[in-house]
Amino acid sequence: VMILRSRFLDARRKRRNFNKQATEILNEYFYSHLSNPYPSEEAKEELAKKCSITVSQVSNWFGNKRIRYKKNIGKFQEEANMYAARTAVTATSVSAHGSQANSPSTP
Amino acid sequence: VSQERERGDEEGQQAGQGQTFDWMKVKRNPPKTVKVSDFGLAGAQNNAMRTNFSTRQLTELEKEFHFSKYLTRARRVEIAATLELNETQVKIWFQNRRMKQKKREREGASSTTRSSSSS
DNA sequence: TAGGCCGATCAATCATAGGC
DNA sequence: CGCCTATGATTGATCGGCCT
Repeated sequence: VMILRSRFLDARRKRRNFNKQATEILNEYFYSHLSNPYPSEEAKEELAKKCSITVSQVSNWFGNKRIRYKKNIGKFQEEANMYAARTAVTATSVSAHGSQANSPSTP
Repeated sequence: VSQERERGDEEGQQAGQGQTFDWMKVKRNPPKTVKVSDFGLAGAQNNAMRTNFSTRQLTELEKEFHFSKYLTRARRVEIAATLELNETQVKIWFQNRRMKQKKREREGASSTTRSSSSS
């Protein structure tokens, strides 16, 4: 398919990578909530403000991150350990049943 | 507000470090775009992948959307037939289109609040 | 009970940025 | 400079919840 990708419209896709600090903040949230990396609307707004990006961009970032993370967990293990060490906030919002046995993860 | 419920079975597994949480196991059902197989028949609904709408279809849909943000049953049938799409696809397209517009409004609206530049 | 809509998300893909 | 991977954005379609 030649794909008339005449998506000139996609010119908007002139994306720009986020600042290193923004990525740092996003990753910190992601890995500190790895058990449930689904920030609430309020959390997204807060992250957006801290990162100086829009809420949609925060949503996109988490969407991409979640999908890519589970697609290849091993590839992120290193990164995961790095952030896990920096922040150890086991945020468990919705935990009804008990069984949240954290593993020491520090052999 | 968390959602995503795992209908799975399995019990929780803790693989030491890289724990596997439910969200990592979430799998979506493959699309059902009822693709009448070449042969006919028989309940062969095959798979269905993400349909790629042609420029013509998108143009028509946009035109219709501009005319009315919501579809009536009649119009949906009409459009689906004209564009050779399923009613469901037309319905979903409108739904996504409405969300898209809402999103765009939300971002372009507050542009007035420039304000303070903290720098 | 069945169908439509919303809001969020998924999942695949596009197109570019960045590293070598 | 081309090639390849990382990454932000787009979008058809799914999921669960709510409403009629």
